[in-house]
Parts: sequence; C-alpha cells; structure tokens
Amino acid sequence: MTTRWLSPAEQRAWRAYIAAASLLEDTIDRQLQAETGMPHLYYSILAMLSEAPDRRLRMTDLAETLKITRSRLTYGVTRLANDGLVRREGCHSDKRTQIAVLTDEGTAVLERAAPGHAEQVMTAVFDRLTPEQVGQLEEICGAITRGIQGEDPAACGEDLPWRRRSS
Amino acid sequence: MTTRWLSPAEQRAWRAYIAAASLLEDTIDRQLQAETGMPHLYYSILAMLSEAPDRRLRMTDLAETLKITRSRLTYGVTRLANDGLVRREGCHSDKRTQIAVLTDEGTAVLERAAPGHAEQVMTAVFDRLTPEQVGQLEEICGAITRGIQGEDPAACGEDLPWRRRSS
DNA sequence: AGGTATTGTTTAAAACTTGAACCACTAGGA
DNA sequence: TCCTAGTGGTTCAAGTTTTAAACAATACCT
Repeated sequence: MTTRWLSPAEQRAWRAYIAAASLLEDTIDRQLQAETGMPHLYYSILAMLSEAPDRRLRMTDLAETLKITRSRLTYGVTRLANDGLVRREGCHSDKRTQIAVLTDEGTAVLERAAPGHAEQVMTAVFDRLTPEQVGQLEEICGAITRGIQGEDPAACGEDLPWRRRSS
Repeated sequence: MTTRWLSPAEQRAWRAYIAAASLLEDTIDRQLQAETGMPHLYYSILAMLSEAPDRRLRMTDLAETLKITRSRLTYGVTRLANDGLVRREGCHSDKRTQIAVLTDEGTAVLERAAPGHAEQVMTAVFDRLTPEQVGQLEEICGAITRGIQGEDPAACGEDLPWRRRSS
C-alpha cells in the first residue's frame, strides 16, 4: 500500500488539534483536581452514574461507555468507593456482576463541582466559539468517533448508551 | 458570580469532543506504541525536532511548543537519549541552556514510523472529514488554544514557534 | 557586587496503567 | 448431573508516568 500523507491543510488542522487537546486536558484536569481532588476520568464516572437510571450501572457497561478497560475502571471505582462517593452492589439475577451506585455524598460532590467545571469548560472552549462552530465541533467529533469505532451501527446510540446487550 | 451553564448544543458538542478525544488518543497511542515502542508524546518530541532548523531545539522552547512542563520534558528526553534517538548539547552563548538534538538514529526511527502514523491519522480522522471540516477543525482548535493561553499576542506564532524570546 | 529571574535537572512520592492470573459464576451441552 | 467454555470482575506485580518542590548554575539588571 502506498503511503497516504496529510495535506498541508490537514497537517495544520492536526497540529492545532494536538495542541488544543493537550492544553485542554491539562486545564480541565487541573481545575477538577483543585476543586474536587479527582482527575477528569473520575469526574466522568460520577457524571455517567448520575445520569443513569437509578444512578447505577454495571461495571462492564460503565467501562464500555467510558471506553476504558475493566481493570482501569475497577481501580477508579475502588478509589471513589474509598472516598464514599460510590458504592458497590451485587446483582440478584447474575451474581457475577457488580453494580456501581452513586451515593448521596457522591451526588453532593458532583453537584458542588459541576458549576466550576461548567464555568471552566465555558471559558476554555465555548466563550471562543461561534454558534456555528459549536455545531461544527459536534459534527466533526461525531464523525471521528464513528470512524474509530468502525462504523458499527449498533454503537451509534448517541444519547444514552446503557442498554444491556442481552436483555 | 452566577453560574453559566452549557446550552444543550454545547453539551452535545462537549460530550462528542470528550468521546472523540479519548478514543483518538487511545488509538494513536496504541498504534505508535506497537510500531515504535513509544507513546505519542515522545513521537511528538522527535517530530518537533525533525522540523526545527538543524534538528535542534532548546529544552524550554520544546516544552513550550508541546505545552508540557519542563520537568516532564526532561524525563522524556532522558528516555529518548538512553535509546540513542536524541542527544543533549550545551550552548555557547548561554551555558544554562541545553539543546536537544535529533540523532541520525532518531531520524531513522521517525522516518520509519511516520508512514504508519500518517496512515493512522488519515483513517482515524481525515478520511471522515470534508475539506471544509478540516478548515473548521483548525479554526476551532486555534480558538481554543488562544483562549486557554490567555490571548497573549506574542503566542500567536501559528506556524513555526521556535523563535527565541530575546534576540 | 548583590539580588532576582531563568534554565534545566533531580528527587521522592504518588498516581496510574497494563497484562496476566485468578475466582466465582453462568450457560450450554453430553 | 457433570463438564466445559465463556463472562464479569478483581487482584497482583511491574512498570511507566506525573507532580511538586527543591536545587544548582548561569544570566541579567542596577
């Protein structure tokens, strides 16, 4: 296969992306770390749980929506559980599965952190973008995600990804 | 200060971004790790050096363009130096500064890795984007970067960032 | 000279990631 | 029932990376 290279415009876009992504992750992580003592990934775990029905999610499903390994998730949830923000629960129908449940304290922490986080995202990102650009960003990122995930039609759940594979 | 929340459209864009960025970093890192044994950051160090005049850059300048701390860079360059891909050199005019130089072996490794990396970026990103979207992406990321970096007019070098601050 | 800012490294501690091994359980036959 | 394969989740050990603070050396300014 002959190699396909990036065009100059693509080069520029790619570099701009790398710089922005790196800076952004840094900024968000730092703010969240300062305000809540946890990195962005852990905040995301809490956020996912908070939006799930009944604030609970199977470990595997959670790992899947966050696109991380189960091992990594176990590590994170253990930490969050030690801090009392999340609780583990067994499952009646399948005793193998564990369910992560957002505790009241976890909810409180999340609600306390949310404003600062939102503010940070606003100033870092959206204050600089026109409404058209917001739409463009969503469109572009969606295309990238679909591309990486291999065009699997079942994976295009867009909104709420917590459907059991086998009900 | 009253909290500013993300609008629904901004919400969607932000989540799309988080998902795409996370997936993308994972994909790129994994491919680079497999093919070259180093993570993306280290590849970027080599890439930056390879494009600098004379393949050499001051540590601080390098850290600045890569948006990472000097400490982090020192760590990375040490590893790359141990692998023989980069060499450190002193500076006559200012004995404090160290200059990282891409070795011939480093150049070779980079040239060997570049096609696979380019291919990966193409399939993961640009194969899915229209030419307009490429431009939009650059524009958006540039805006974000400028926003985070605090509108410093001197920081808008856009193209080749390796200008000494003084001299 | 003396004080201050820069450059870059070091250090120790902590956080994180990975991969493999592992246990417990479920499911599907024979 | 028993056996086997597969799943869900955790644990473990090892390695990598990150951070923050402290440090040494040099430069700059008055």
